[in-house]
Amino acid sequence: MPDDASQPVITRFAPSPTGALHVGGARTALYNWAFAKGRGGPGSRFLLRIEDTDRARSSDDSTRAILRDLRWLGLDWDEGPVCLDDWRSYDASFDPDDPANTLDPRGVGPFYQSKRLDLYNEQFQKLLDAGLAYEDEAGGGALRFKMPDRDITVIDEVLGEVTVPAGQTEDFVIRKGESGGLMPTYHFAVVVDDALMGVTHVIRGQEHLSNAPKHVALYDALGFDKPTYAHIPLIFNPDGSKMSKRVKAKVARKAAIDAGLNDNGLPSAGIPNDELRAFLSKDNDDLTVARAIARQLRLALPEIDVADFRESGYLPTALLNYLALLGWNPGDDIETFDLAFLRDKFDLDRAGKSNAKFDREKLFRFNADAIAALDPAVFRDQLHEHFAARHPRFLDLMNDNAFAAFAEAYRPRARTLDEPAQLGGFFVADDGDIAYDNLDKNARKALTKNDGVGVTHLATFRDVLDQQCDPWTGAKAHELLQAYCDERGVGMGVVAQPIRVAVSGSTVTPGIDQTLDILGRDRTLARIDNLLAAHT
RNA sequence: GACCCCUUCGUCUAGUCUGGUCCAGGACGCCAGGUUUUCAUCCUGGAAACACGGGUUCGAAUCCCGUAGGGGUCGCCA
Repeated sequence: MPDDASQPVITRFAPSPTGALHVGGARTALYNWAFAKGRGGPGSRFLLRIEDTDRARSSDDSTRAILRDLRWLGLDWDEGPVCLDDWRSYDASFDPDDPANTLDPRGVGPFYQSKRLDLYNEQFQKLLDAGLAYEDEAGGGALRFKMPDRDITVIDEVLGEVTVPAGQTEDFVIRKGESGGLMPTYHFAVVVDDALMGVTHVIRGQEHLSNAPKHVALYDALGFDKPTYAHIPLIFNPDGSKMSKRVKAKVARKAAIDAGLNDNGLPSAGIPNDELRAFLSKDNDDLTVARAIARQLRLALPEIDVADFRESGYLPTALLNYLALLGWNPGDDIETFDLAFLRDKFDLDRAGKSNAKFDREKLFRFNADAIAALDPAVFRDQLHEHFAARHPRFLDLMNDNAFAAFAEAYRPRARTLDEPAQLGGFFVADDGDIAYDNLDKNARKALTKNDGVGVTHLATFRDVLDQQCDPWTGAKAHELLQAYCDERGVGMGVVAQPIRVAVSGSTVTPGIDQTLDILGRDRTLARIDNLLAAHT
């Protein structure tokens, strides 16, 4: 924490562009963002640095995806690759190599480590001159740092002082051979960059705690001021396993084996049999294969990366809200909040120390609440965008009014932007595809109880709808239903439930008025006729 | 294996620094009831935890020691 609120706080998020932005990384970025924005005085900044010293595994695609996902979440940064307004702008046309795509008001860039070699060389030379680094016997230009023979204490804002005994940390590589030349290793580059960029607080995952003594020793050897550290707990799956891409592979593999998907490959997805076999026999965790299997089996892979959650229909505000609570809380019973609240309240002294398990059910609740709280028009537009990408059939079959009614029907019911597609699949089914011969218990009961009076009413009410519901609106249909039931002294459910069964094949639908509104006259009557025909 | 970190309901956590107000509070989930023409929403209620063992103290979830369990690091990955 800054000693007084007028001190600038400079934090950073420094991902390696070797894959997508993971939820754990997103939370780290979030805390760093909030701490700099909320706790720092004038001159504070949150910066983004791309740690691409692993030339073989780094890619521009990953860089773009990480920037895109950070922006989708609503995080912005003061220095680094340019921070664009619209997350969608980080597409293939975005060139990380273009100097114009840089945000560097203080002139502390570049923000890609692969472009900072001169800076590192200067520091290597300092160590060499001081006799604190030496070349490896194996040669090739690799350099090792000579660990000092003393206890090293890391001052950590959440864990306290952590001391590692002398001799416990071995000399380590600070310059490595890479395709295309020599590169600093992570340990060296992170120290040099944080120092040169003036980073005051390093908030990062606890997996780095054991590395911190190396970094502290480097700061001392290089003569730089050390930052304040804050190592935050890790996030795991509910079963305690790591939240890695491996779990996606695991789920896909199991499903494929259960489905007997092993002899034909997945030619339609361009996956030859030997690749499928290799994947199934755990030779690799190739995500391309995992995704192909998921598509083939219509299987949902577990969400791990921020992009996964976006594609599954989570709102950024809900994801962020949930993530913020994994390892931090405001100290009162407030659990629902936005970025501005987090920025104002976040502090390191309320950060937790123990690892957390990612609870899908709780995230569902945050997301469902966030969706329900959305303005109807906003939700409709978001659902429209999601469906355009994932479920275009709904847009093909529904006009704007029907889609708006559909969105409003599911706004209080959906936990994700994707769920209306499952829950409301019957709206876009072919009329003939509603399976009346395979009804669940409740649906059967609605048709058969009291000697099938429900079906009798349905037959009668069908004609009422046909003759009197003009123009066709859900409200009008509902009014007619109400009058019909009142006249005969029967409960609404007696007639409404058979209608639900007729139009959807189940008793679970939005309100009758909304349902008939969305479905429209022709399809409603056709489905009722189909049920009547099937039931006699 | 060595070193380091952690340990409150199934899960996320408040409370621990400044021992008594805690027979431990909130949230998700679960169970029961109510509202609703179904579902969802919403409302009410309920079950559910201080890892274990010693010690200090009039008094310990809170302080000390030990044990157990979990996690991390020990890469020319980051």
